Amino acid sequence: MMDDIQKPGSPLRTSMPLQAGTGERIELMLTFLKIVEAGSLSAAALQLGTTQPTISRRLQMLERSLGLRLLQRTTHTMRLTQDGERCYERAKELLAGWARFESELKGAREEPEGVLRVIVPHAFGQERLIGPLASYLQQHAGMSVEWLLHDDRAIQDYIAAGIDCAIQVGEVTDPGLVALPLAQVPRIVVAAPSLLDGQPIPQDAAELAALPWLALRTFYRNEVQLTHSETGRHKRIQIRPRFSTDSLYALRSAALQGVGVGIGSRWVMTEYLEQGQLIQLAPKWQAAPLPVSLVYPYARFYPARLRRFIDLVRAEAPAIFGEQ
Amino acid sequence: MMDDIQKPGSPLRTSMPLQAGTGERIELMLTFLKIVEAGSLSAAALQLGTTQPTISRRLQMLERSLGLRLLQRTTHTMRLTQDGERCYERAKELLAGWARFESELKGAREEPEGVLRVIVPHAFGQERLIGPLASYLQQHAGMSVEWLLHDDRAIQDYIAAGIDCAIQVGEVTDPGLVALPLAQVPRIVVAAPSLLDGQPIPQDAAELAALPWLALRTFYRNEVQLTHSETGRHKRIQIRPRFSTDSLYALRSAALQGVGVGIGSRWVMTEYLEQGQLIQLAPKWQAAPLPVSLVYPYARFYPARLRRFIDLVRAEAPAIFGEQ
DNA sequence: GTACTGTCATACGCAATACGTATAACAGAT
DNA sequence: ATCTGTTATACGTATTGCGTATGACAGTAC
Repeated sequence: MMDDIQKPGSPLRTSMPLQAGTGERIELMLTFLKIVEAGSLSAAALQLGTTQPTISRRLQMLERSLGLRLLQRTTHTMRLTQDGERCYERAKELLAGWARFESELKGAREEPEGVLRVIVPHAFGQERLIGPLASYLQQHAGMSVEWLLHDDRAIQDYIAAGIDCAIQVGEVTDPGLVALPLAQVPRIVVAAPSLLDGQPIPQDAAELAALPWLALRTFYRNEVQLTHSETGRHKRIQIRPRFSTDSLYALRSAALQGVGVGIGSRWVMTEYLEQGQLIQLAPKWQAAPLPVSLVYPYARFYPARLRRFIDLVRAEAPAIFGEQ
Repeated sequence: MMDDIQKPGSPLRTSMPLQAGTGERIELMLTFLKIVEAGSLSAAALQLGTTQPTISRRLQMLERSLGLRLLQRTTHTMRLTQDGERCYERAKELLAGWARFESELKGAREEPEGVLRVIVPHAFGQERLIGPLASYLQQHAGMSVEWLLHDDRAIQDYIAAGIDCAIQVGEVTDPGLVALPLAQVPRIVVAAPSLLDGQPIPQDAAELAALPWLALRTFYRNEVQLTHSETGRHKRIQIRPRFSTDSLYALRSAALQGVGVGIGSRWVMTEYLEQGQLIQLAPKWQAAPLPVSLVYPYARFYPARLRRFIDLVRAEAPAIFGEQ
């Protein structure tokens, strides 16, 4: 069996097959300890909830693997050999270390510690998601967070670089990712009053084509699609942007300066609409709302640090995104 | 699978089946270390002399057993997670300890150390086997020997009490023992000249019956059997011993004192025969030679300390027992 | 653009392992 | 003598873990 490990023509094999007949060494050793402490093979079997033949075989497996006689046994009695005594003491230490190792690593699932790395769009990362972030850090003293603000969409590369998760605005199409929907963010068409130069506010989508435009390149570039909120009619408008950016805030600033018409999330525009610095154009026409998702790579297991963050953001999403 | 461990009606099971699907944890861990050090699953497979799918599965097994993601991997790249880094460092220490443990215990096979316990009859233990014993101690500085002289034959009890081996004179019938024949020790009938009181030396076995006898109870008590060295005829003689002992030396002493006729190993009598203090009676008639064996309990594995002793005694037996 | 090479994951067939049940042998107590 | 407790081993069965084959993905060269 072990003699067959090295097949002709193959490289020298240095790893042992899992089914090498040596059994699961840790479990064999634990069995040996229990035998010694219970005082007999039968008693050990009872305490371990298995059968005496199993225990007998395991002991033999261990002895064979170590090449030692650990217990001298007759049908009547059992007695530790000298080698058995030495093995017992060493095994106790070693298995204690092993138990610590496993509980520490498995414990790492339960109480998060380490660094959580999150990518967030500027629009949410500057203010609105700081609330849940603060809660998370409060609840998990052992955690620290790398909070990375980016507006591009190549999240796949960031995941490979150790990013745990991201907030993504827009559709998630990568099959390797899990997307947890958090919100649908409404968008409106806005411009500064000065851009209209005293003319009436356009009410129809067709009137918008003649105006200068700003592009939020992540979501629209040369064309915008609007839907009538009552009739459901669609309207597609070709635009030539005078200004293009991937930052929602920059778009808003350009609009405030009267550079052009822009489409952006309603919540970003609200206070300027109220102050009259911006006007909503064609108020019956709206761009499709943007989905906001918490995304992370598909995997079978997630460390505690990520699971806790996910749970928190999901719980607080309605409060963050609810009123637009 | 793991959910089936606790059968209805059986005691709570606290040991894990060897085929629990967690694999051989030590080997899994070693595989993980090799993956990290080789830099990829394929490279590790090559170095370990196995295949990439095997390595992939093993890594998954380990991750499942620990409940952690250790390596973030795509079809293109592989990267240690934080948990993976922690696991790597801890696993290195733990596996080093394990390797030391195994080599120490297995090493116990190779260079004997500890105590060898031997039972020897007085006849051999006082002088003749001291030679090999001295050689043994010389060759193995780490050994000490308990050299126990006993003449009874209940060796089975001594084995259970930690005795490694014994020199046994006479037939070995216990099936639990291994008997290595060392010699056949010739025996002769002797008496002191004073016992004959000037009468001629008996030449025939039948003449011996009228004489007073000594019994070496281990080998004869109330009856002796003699064989004619030329004709091969057997003769059985009923005796009533005036003196009975289990010590060959005591028998010799009593014979020297003229107490009676005794049968004993020729080599013990030789110098007194030469000095005329003892006479061989019925020189054509002899008792059956006694087999001398090195006996030890049947087992699959023998510690180095015993194996080395066995090898030594066997090698030196012709010199010890050759000239009788 | 295609072809090639390297990466990891998974399905499949098969050999080997380890289990519990049943049985035998031995030893001590009554 | 019988009974009870001990350990070892044979047998049938379910499960594991292997290598081979394949698929998907990614990077490089032409």
